[in-house]
This record gives sequence, C-alpha cells and structure tokens, in this order.
Amino acid sequence: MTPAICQEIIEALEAAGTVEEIHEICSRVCAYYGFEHFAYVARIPVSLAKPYMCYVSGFPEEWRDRYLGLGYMQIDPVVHHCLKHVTPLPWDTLMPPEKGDKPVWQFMGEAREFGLKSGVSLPMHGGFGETALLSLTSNESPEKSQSRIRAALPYVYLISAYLHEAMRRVIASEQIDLNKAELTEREKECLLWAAEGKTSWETAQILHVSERTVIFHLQNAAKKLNVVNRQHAIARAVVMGLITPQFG
Amino acid sequence: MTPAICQEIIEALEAAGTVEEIHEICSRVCAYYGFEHFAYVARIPVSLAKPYMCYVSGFPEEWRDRYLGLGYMQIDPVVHHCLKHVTPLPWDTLMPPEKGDKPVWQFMGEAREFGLKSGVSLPMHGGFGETALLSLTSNESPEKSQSRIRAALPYVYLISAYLHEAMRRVIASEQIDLNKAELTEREKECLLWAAEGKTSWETAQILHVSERTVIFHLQNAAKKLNVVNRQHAIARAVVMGLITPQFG
DNA sequence: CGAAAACCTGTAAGTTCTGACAGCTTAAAT
DNA sequence: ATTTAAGCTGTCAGAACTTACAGGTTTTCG
Repeated sequence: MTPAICQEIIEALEAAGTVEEIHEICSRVCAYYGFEHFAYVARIPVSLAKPYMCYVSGFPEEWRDRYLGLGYMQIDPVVHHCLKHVTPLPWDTLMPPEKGDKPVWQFMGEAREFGLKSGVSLPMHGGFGETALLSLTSNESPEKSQSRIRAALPYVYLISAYLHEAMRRVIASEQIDLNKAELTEREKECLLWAAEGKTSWETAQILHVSERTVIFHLQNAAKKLNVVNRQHAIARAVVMGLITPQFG
Repeated sequence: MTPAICQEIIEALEAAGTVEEIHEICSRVCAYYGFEHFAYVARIPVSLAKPYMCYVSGFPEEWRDRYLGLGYMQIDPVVHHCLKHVTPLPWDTLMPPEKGDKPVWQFMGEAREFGLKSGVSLPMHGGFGETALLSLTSNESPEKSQSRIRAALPYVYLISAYLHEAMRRVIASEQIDLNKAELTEREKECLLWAAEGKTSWETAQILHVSERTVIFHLQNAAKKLNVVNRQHAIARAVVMGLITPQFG
C-alpha cells in the first residue's frame, strides 16, 4: 500500500508495449492491493454502430464467457454507473436492485457464486469518446474488505488512468488504426457549422466564401475521414473530438 | 495527507449544493495538500460552437483576467495535455517548449511571475463529452515541491473526480438545463444509422420499415432535441451520448 | 373505456446535398 | 524554380432531405 509501489506500477504501465505486459501488470496490482481478480474493458467508438471492444480479463473464464454470452453487460449495474459517472464505485455502495428487477438480482447472485463477492469498479472516459472500466474483485465478504478497498481507492484509481493511457497506446500501435485524420482549419470550421445545423449556404455566409467552397471542404473532410457522406463525417468528427479546437 | 481527510473531502463534495460550497472545499484541498492556488474549468458541449464554460477559480484575479483576456487557453501546454490525456500532469514533467515556440515560452514565464511556479493539473473527461481540468499550484520551486506533489497525486486525482461529479450536479440544478431529451428506441436507432452515413432508404431496409417511417422518426427526434435538421440532430445525439445504448 | 404515446405509412412541392466535370490563387517546402 | 498543399470557385444532373398535408394500428395507463 505504499506510494512507492504505486509509482512503480505507473512506470511499468508507461513502459508497457503489449497487451500481455499490461495483463501482467494488472495481476501485480491485484496482488499488491489485496484483490483476486481484475477485468478491464474499453469501448472505442471507431464506429458508433460497431465500436471496437477491447478486453483484458483476469476473471474466471467460465464467468467471463457466461457474462459475454448472455449479454450481462446490458444488465450489470456497475456498467451503468461507469457509463454515466467518473467516480469509482465500491460494490458495497451499490443500491440493491428494485424489487421487480429480477434479472439484475439474479445476475448479482451469480456473480457472488463465481467468487466476485466484493470489489470496486473504476470508470475512465477518454478525450476521444472512449469509455473504459476496470473492476478489481475479491471473494471476501463486503464487510471485511470495505476498509481495505477504501484505503486502496486513491491508488488504484490513479493506476486505472495510466492503464487506460497504456491500452490506448498499445491498441493504436498493434491493433486498430485510431487514425487521427488531420483536417485543415477550414474543413473543421465547415464541419463545425454543419454539425450546428447550418446549410452549406449559411456556412458560406458565416465564413464569407461561396457556397461551392463550403461543399468542397466538406467533401474533402469526408474523404479524409473515410466516411460516406456529410452526416457520417459529422458523427465521426464529433466522436473523435476533431471539432471544438479551442477550449475557451 | 491521511486518507481520512481525503474521505472527508469527498463526502463534502457529495453533499455540496452550490458553486460557492465547492469553491470553499477546493480551498480546503489546497490547504490540506500544501498548495496555494487552484483553478477548475469545465467545458460542457451543450452546443459545439458555443460550449458552456464553467470556472471555479482560486487563482490571482489579475492572472485569471490576463489568461482569459489574451486567450492563453489556446497556448497553455497544460490545457493541451488535458484535452488529450486522462493522466495527471505534474508541471515539472512538462517538456520545455520548442525553441521556436516563443508564445509558449513567454506564457510560462508570466505564469511563474504570478506565483505559479510548480503544480499539477488533473484532467477529467465525463461520459457526456464534458472536459474538465483542475490545477493545483504552489510558489515553491519545482525541486522542493516535487516529492510532496507526487505523494498527494493519488488523493487529489480521486478528489478531482468527485469534484467533477459535484460540479455537474450543481450546474444541472442551478444554471443550465442539461436536458436529457428522452428519445424512443426507434428514434435512437434511426439516428444511429443516420450517423453511420445511411440514407433514409437504407435505414428503412435495415429496420424493415418504410422509408417514410424512418424520416418520420428522425423528424420527431429532431423536434425533441430542439435542433433544426438531421445533421444537427446527429451531432447533438452523439455529444449527449444518446446513441450506442449497449456497451457490448 | 378514453387518452396518450409509440409506432407506422402515404403524397407532393421545394430545398439541399452529392458526384463528376473543370480550373483558379497563394504560401510553404524541396 | 518547381512542387505541393490549402484554399477557393464554377456548372449540372440526380439523389436525398425537408416540410406540410393526411391518415392508420397497437400498447399502456388512469
């Protein structure tokens, strides 16, 4: 639980070059902070309809297969929390499901049977629409592990940020192309106004150019983004954070 | 630096109901962890072209005015890091700016003159496209404060997550309407496929309905989102995270 | 039952976008 | 000095979207 170990793990994550290395580091995190299993999942919206999913799982295989096979991700209250919040969720603070909500109730019972009695889930949202979630679990009773989990929270949360960063780096290099499609200023401007619902003619007035020019830039942007039309380009540009260049 | 203080701050943030209360809590964070000033800024994309900006500043007023007035946010390397990463940035790890990059060089010099010699910046991205940044600073030399900042990092990072959550809650209740515009399943489906670049006719094939019906749903969605056309609806739906209902 | 909401479908005129054609200027880089 | 990239502009036909009209069924809830 010493800060030194946390620092060491962070440096290991910054140096990691493969998913396997990261997996091994996660195991170490479990060992150091008194957890048994971990699971990391990230969703990267390369496409909205079919986002790229990425798993690093230290969960029992049987449970993982059951979880994915039965679509438990739709049910899991932990997932819902992580989609909407940025704060860690120690499982003992989970509200008991509504009476009528049988599926959730059953799901949580099953999880306990698989040795996931207590734990904490750490959400992580990236600047490019990625959503990720690291769960650390133990088979101890919630009462016993509560204080230990609370004490570990600041460390594992910080670690989860570096984990996320490491995964992004590794995935970008070895798996998919998180192509950053460099757009020109004009292209971004035209996309921005198009996303604000302006027609080409209106955007032309705003930018003091001809309508034809606006269309031209939007077409170029669409080509660079490798999309089929204007709507697609807008959606892609928004998820990739290509618009809103200025913070202020 | 004890965990108990961290826990106490988090509980205070969870209970905070106004921006003033949050400001006060941030001051306490500074005091506890040995910083002098803090600044929190969040950008919420209610509109892409004119996002809602939200400040809680404990910086010297003169510096804050200068910073905003001169558009330093465009230059500030700390802001650039926070837009692209999820990990904390201790200022001493900032790479020195390129030789030719005079504006950045000058900017950093000015910051030092205003008593912002060392510090750390904590990025935070929310699940609905919000981007936020908490900076904690001190007038000590980087060498002196380095180890203290490193030790505080896990705590202040965790705190920054709860801070962000608290700000979201307060803003939603007292300032702007982060209206969640409830769309029906069909409307979301149609928006999703439109965002994927499908024409109404194509979406109709996918959903096994008539083209007219798809147009109808998209129009209804646009009305509910209070936008002027399809492109606008797509952009809004994407930033608000209304699409991609399933994680898996 | 009646009302509301989700869901579904059609026509027609007008506007906007798309794709393919062709060509210009200016500033930076080799 | 030549190339390259960004930026800019035009026309035209056909495809797609918008708006406004007018209807329908099914499910849910009070």
